[in-house]
Amino acid sequence: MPDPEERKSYEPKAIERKWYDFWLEKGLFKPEINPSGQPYCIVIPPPNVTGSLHMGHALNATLQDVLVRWKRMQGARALWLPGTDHAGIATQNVVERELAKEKTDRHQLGREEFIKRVWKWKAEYGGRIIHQLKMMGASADWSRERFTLDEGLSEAVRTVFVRLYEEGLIYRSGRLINWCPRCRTALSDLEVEHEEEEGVLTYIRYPLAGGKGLVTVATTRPETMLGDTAVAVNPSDERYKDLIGRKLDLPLTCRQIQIVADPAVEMEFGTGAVKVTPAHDFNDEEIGKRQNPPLESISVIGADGKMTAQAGARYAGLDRYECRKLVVEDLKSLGLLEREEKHIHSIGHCYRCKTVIEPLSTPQWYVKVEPLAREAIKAVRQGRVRIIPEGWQNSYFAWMENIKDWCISRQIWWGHRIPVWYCRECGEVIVARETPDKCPKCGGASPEQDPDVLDTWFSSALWPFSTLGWPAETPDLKGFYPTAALVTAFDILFFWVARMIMMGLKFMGEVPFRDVYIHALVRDQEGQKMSKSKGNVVDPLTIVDKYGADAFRFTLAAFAAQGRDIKFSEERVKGYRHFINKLWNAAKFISMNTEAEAASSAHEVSDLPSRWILSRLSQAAEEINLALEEYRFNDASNRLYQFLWREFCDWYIELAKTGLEDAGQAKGVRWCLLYVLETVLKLLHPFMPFVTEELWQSLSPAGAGGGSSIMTAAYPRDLPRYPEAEEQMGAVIDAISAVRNIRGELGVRPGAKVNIIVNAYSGAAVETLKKHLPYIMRLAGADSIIIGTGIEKQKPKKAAVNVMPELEVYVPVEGLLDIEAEIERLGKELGKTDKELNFCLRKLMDEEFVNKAPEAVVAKERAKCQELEDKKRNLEDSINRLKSMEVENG
RNA sequence: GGGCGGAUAGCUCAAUUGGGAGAGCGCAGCCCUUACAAGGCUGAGGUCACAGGUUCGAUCCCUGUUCCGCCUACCA
Repeated sequence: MPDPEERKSYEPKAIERKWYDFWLEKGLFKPEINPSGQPYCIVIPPPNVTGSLHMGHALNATLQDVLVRWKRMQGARALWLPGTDHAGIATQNVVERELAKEKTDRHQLGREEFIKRVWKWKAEYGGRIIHQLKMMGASADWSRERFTLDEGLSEAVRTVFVRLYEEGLIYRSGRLINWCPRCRTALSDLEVEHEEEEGVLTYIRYPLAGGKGLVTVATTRPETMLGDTAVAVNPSDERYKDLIGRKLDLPLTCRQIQIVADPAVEMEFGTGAVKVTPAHDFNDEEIGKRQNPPLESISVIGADGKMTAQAGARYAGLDRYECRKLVVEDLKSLGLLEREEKHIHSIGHCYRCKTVIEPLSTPQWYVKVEPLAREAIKAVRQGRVRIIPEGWQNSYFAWMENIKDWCISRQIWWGHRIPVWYCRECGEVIVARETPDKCPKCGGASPEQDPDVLDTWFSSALWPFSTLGWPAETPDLKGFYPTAALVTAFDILFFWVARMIMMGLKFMGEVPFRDVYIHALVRDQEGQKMSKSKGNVVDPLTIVDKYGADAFRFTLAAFAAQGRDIKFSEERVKGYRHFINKLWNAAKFISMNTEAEAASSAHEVSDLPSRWILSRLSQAAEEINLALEEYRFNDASNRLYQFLWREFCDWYIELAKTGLEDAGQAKGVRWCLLYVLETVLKLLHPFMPFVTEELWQSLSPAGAGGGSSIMTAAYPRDLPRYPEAEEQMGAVIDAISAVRNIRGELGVRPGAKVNIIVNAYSGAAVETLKKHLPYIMRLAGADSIIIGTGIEKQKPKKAAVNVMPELEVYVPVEGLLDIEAEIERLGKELGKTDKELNFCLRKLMDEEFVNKAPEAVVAKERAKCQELEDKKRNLEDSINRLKSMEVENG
């Protein structure tokens, strides 16, 4: 056990690893250590296997760990269930990039080999983020770690798919979907990121067939004209009314298209006539469907983003953007390009690779979400799931109420293979949990499995119950579902949280978690989102390395105010490292001054400072618990900071130095020092697990550690209060502060002793102060002190004065006092007091205020007025005295 | 286009239900007072974005304006 006395400052590196291993070895992260406690479970938002820890993970993990450590100490059967997500597209991209370096690709490798290769990659690098979470001190139960492609979870996925299919909630359709030409896969609406960009609106002339005249249409995508099958106008548009039904010669092709009417066409936009390309635009697809007969759909862009044969020989094979240029040039040379103008519009991009999305028509699987969403909305409305902070509820409802069907099939290889087979003989669609060996309809041999895999979010939607063992009815499932809280950032509220609620309700008949705590996004100092491309990423592990995990965690918690993003600043971490160092040194002082047995048992303390600090501790503990209950992590950490540094170190330890010299009190003070330290360590532990364990263990073997861990100590709550001690200490602190203030203002050297005269306004205060003279003398730096009430006559002439609500303090500073300066200082003080007093008086003279304001407020105002009047009189008094002396001297 | 959030000390941010605003860092002054200079004591610094309204009273509630974020939507 390292002895803190030997080290001047806290060195995190030396101990973090040691204690983490200790906890693991003792199995303290397992819920079984509190077998009879209330269940408390948090499932981790599974980070991508491809990922490495970023600030968002660090914040997310810290908050979860704070909660779970806190609950565990409260005796809960606490389980933080960790795991990772297979992240279909992202992981496949990573491995494909590797293959590219080897001058090969997945098609050359073949599906089976490729999958093997990804598993190999996963085995090698997939554990990185987990390792990094451990560096952060995460107390997750690693024995229960899950991966979304585990056998059990895969079974859950298949079970869900089959059941939804059987209920008609999963279906296949060939309508337009968002297609990423680079990833070569379909994407759900959510996976498309819309961004405003400046583009060009191109006006193109379409000549009327067999006659004069033309219709001009405007488009941002000229290349799609090759697939136009109509031009649409608003039926009530007078300009075009007569043209409806007429044919147009579609330029650059030998096709003719019809002018049709559709109410969705805005008359004000462009020319009021819109080209219709049902195969490449969601709106146009709708327009096409509304026509009778429906419009033909001609695909001119393929899955690779290149023009197809249908685009015509001249354009086939060209990239869509090259084709755009060529089409415009060709139109220009035909005199059919009317004009081009700048146009700002939003363009969809693939959320994984940022490639511009192409609407394409391919057969895909969909979940019919509306019936599921209805239940999920209800659950939140009824408060069965609480979203915190509440503001996010609106977004949740808005999204859920307009939800569209969810495209779940992806044309990649890494993921859950869709459990659907097609009979090669009769074309029968077979949806089953297990691979069928023959067609149940015609008996045809070895049906062919659908080549696609499921959206990664499909499996993560099941995470809260699939990780607990579902569909098997395991003890964990029974014991921990529904989980207590979900901690996540808002950016996956729809992707993940909403879908978990839907699936949880559907398959467990119960919400997956009671609380959803939405935390902030971590940004850089300028408020920019951190991203690799911007190069403004701060690596959490670098911070841990520099300042230690505890300081980092505490910083994140202190930053985690609800409803606001975090602008990360390393300066702040530095500040909290100082805080830890303060704790370290306080502990050092205490262990130097206490004995092993001091904290062994409960103790009655009689000295005022001790009773005071115990009472303050009680209050702090209460507030911290309350803050944690309400997910106010920043309030909890600030309170801890305030208590430990300002109250315990600045006041109590300084007072205790006097107490320790008093033979009668020393024992109680020693006990109190240790007890408060121990308690504050416990309060701090969820936030800074390592240093608190280290100190706990090294304190006194009999008192604290004793071989066990602070992790299993009871979290402090319901400690005794001593209101009278708090009040009495108020007077002592006021007296000391008053003297210090004078010393500071007058620049009295800290080493120089002064004489003090305290005029207290009440007998009780006099008594308290007299009883605690040694404390006042020490902390105020006095070598003599006179205390009394109404000691007018003893008021020294040549003295600085400080007037407090319940007492006034005189410090004769012979030789040190610049009378002129002191008069000025007091004058300034008087001015301030006067101003306040006037404000206060005016208020009280206002009849309406006195009549209408609550009595308590008026009374408070009266008392304040009284106080200010006293203060004013005293200040005037002092000034006059100094002035008269000036005359004497002069 | 719709919706949400933010504007408070030089900087980063707080402020349980309307009663003259707090912290950390930074800054200034004095100190190596043996737990801690990663420290101690003291201090300066704010028309709470702008304009109205409700109220005895508004940083807080209402309306509008400006400036920033974000989410969402099929105006080609």
